[in-house]
Amino acid sequence: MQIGKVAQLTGLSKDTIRWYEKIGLIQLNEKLRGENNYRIYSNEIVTQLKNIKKLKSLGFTLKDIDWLQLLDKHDSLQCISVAPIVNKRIQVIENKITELEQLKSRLLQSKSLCEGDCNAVLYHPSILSNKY
Amino acid sequence: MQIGKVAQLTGLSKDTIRWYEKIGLIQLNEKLRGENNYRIYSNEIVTQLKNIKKLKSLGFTLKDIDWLQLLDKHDSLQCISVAPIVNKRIQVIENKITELEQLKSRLLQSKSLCEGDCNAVLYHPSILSNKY
DNA sequence: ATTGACATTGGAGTATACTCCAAGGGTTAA
DNA sequence: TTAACCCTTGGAGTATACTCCAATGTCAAT
Repeated sequence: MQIGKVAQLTGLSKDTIRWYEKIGLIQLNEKLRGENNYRIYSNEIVTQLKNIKKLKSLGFTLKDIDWLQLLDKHDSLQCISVAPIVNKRIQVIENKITELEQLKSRLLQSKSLCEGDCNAVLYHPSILSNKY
Repeated sequence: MQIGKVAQLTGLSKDTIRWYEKIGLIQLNEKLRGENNYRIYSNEIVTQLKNIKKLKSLGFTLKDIDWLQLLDKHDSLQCISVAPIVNKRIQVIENKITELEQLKSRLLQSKSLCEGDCNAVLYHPSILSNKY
């Protein structure tokens, strides 16, 4: 599969995909370049990229994600006390979940306040709407 | 309360707090500057800043957060159909929660694979560990 | 009155994560 | 074989969100 197809399947730009390769977030077998020097992608890489995209939207940095990916190929880990680190990560994730639940309730409440005959619109003249 | 105290209470830097004010993410009553021109902060602002910090860690941009804050002061909203927008936001949040749950299971699984006599350590020579 | 710790501003610099060229080559279909 | 569309690289530029600094002012204690 060529990069264009991967971009289409993942919703990431070609540049982003090449960027992730450059910084080592994904690895392509160099031998797997065709005669024409085009990158060749597997379905696994597509899955991986989709996963990276999700994690990004959850507020993880690429560095975090790189770390998290490691746990998936745990055969490459040497065992000397990952457990505490993983526990910390799990704690972070549980906190995120809790906070999202709270945010959701707040949104549901806001919604209920505006329902009925009142279909609210946003009037929002924030500096953030434009450039700063 | 002065900015130093707020920084201490929220874990944000003074620069960050001033930055948020500059871009309009938080508002300080200009009249509330002391004779000395020092900013004066209320407990409400501290709460707001803590909230902003949480939302950031959940992957929301400052622009998103600005938007979300609007729902809290819904009296400033004019009603003409916010509901669909809020629904979309709720959907996004629910997806995030689902994904975090999945991530958590994966971490728990990784952990269980490394438990017992094997206390894993990380050997991780990634480019991402350093600068690129 | 001096010292040290706090605050102010404006502006420059940085980290992260892309994003967009330009210049070139490969592939497919008319 | 020419067009249209794919890919390559390197390097410059951009958006977001800070972060640091210098020059300066304020305040509280010794």
